Amino acid sequence: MKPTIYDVAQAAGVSIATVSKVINATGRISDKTRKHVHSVMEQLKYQPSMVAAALTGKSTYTIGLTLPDLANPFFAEIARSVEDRGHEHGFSVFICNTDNDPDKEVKYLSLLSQKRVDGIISATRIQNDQFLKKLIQQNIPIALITGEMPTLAVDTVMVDDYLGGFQAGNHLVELGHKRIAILVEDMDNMSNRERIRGCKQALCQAGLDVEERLIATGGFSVESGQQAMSQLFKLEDRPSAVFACNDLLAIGAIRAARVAGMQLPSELSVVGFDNTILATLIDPPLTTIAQPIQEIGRRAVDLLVQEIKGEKVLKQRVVLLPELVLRNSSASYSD
Amino acid sequence: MKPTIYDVAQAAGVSIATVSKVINATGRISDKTRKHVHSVMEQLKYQPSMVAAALTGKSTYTIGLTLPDLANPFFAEIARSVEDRGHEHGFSVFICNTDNDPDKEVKYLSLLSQKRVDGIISATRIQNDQFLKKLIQQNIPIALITGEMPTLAVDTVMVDDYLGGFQAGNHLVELGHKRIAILVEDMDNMSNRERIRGCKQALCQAGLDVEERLIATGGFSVESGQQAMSQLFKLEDRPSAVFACNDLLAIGAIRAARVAGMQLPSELSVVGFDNTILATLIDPPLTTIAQPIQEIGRRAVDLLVQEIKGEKVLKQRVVLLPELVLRNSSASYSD
DNA sequence: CTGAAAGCGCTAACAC
DNA sequence: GTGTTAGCGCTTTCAG
Repeated sequence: MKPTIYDVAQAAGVSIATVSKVINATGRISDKTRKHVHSVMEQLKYQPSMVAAALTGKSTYTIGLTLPDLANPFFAEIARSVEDRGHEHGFSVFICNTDNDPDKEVKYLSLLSQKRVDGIISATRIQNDQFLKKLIQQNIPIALITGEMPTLAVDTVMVDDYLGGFQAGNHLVELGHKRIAILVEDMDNMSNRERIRGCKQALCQAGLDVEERLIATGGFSVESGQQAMSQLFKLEDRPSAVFACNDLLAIGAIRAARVAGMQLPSELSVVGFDNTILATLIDPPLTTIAQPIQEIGRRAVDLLVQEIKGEKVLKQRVVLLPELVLRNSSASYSD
Repeated sequence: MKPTIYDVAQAAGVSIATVSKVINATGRISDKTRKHVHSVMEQLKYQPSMVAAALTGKSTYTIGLTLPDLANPFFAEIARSVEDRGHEHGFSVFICNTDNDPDKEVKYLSLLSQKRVDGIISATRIQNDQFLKKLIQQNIPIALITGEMPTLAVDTVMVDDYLGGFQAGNHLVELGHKRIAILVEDMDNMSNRERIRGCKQALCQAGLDVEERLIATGGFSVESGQQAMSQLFKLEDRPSAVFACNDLLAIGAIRAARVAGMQLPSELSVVGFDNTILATLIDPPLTTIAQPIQEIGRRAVDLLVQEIKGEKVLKQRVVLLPELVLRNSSASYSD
């Protein structure tokens, strides 16, 4: 059995209260006993039980992170940054792959609640009122990453999707494109709708009219992007550029173009969104709208931890600005 | 405050023992009281505290997963499969990014121990005796993924690196290559050494001699692969093929070839290792040695859970076999 | 079938 | 400075 505080107390010839005090550096303990107790703990390889401590009212120093799929590089990078920052604050993080399945989300929530996590960061893209409301009801600190809930007062860190979409559209317009397609993951999703709205706005300002036919729905995969794009190529009047709402879709578009025997970027310009590692790896390197992934994770954790520690009452929505990253998948065009 | 078992007992007009029994479906409880208690729990939105339960001797249903870097797609996929399988068994997983830093590893270990995780899966590639020994001393179930420790009796799930290396080398040999380079991440690492040994063996069998000059050390990044490969291109007698010990390095090699103005795969064949999602995304699609990532995570969790539940005493080393996945980055060659 | 009571390992007053 | 003691929320004998 693991040694307990009693074992340490006995071996050190002091009371458990004293041991507890030296563990937590609380109360007043003479230097001598402190050192002595420390050495005994060392000797016994004593590891204070955080679960017992948590039961006493301390927090568990654990947060939950729900996301659709860790195998998706975007979310993996989010997870990495959340874990990093969490660890800096002394928090461990539970990961939960929800696959955007509302049932799984609810189950994870319940589980996290039973494990008494101190807070939850949700990076799911789904609009799940039920999920969130439960959370809020339980009065457990929560922070949203990626996509706000306009009707809920909850800490949120997000990127300005509208601006990102605008930057993408504007970039394409400036390059001289007239027929610009859009590949979207899922219109149920507010972030995506905003990205599209932004993009459309850029086209409008340029006097281009947006044809709904040029907006295709894919998903969060390369395959779906490829398929959607190849459909678009069947139109009599092919688009010369496409804005894809995530890098995966953008890669699919590139692949569809290749399959159709087109040259990139001369015959098709593509702009992605997210700026995951994939954007740099692909050929041609992908022009994309960069989300400040590190910063998103970091800020979300900071917000959450502040709330956990009760240092903050004001909920807030932090909107970070995206940036256009120029690479080689987009080029000027004239016809 | 969250409702406790007492609240439920009181509201239901029974004792806490009874409530406990219906929660855990233990002992004998009349149908009537069971249903009644359930409805009360519902009413109160009661969530049993797993931390209190854990204190009583039950396990925490939590495992820790240490890995170098979640942002690396290979480890992200590992993490995804571990979490999936863990969740199926009812376990939550703590992620720990160690960056292969021995200090961080030791600290995480201590933390996990204090949080009383039921077991640990380590996917770090470093040979850290200290780390593992501590773990074993503490008698906490552990399973290794990715790289065995020959001198330690610990559950391990790994791929046959030697065979993988052989498959890669053999493939290249069969394509007619004579000058085959190797890009390795790090020679301190047993897995990598085995991959190289396997590859060399294939070359030897074909009567080719392996020039040490053609073996270059990179790291776990595209940049390092690119750099290492471009060094190799400076040789008077360029290699016509390269085996890279991971997909990231392979992508670096591809990029270096592009920068050097070479055609792929006609002027350079490249074979990777891992078969991460990247292999399918890159252009040309990467021929690579596939690790059964899903299966590795799954088996490791199964082993660990068995040990946690005390259903197993025999430690074992499971060696899964890699497979050559043919894509378009390798082609036959003759000079 | 159901309940009383003794812990699990630790913290936090409150005494001494 | 240090020790005593009463919980934290739950599980688990052991009676009834």
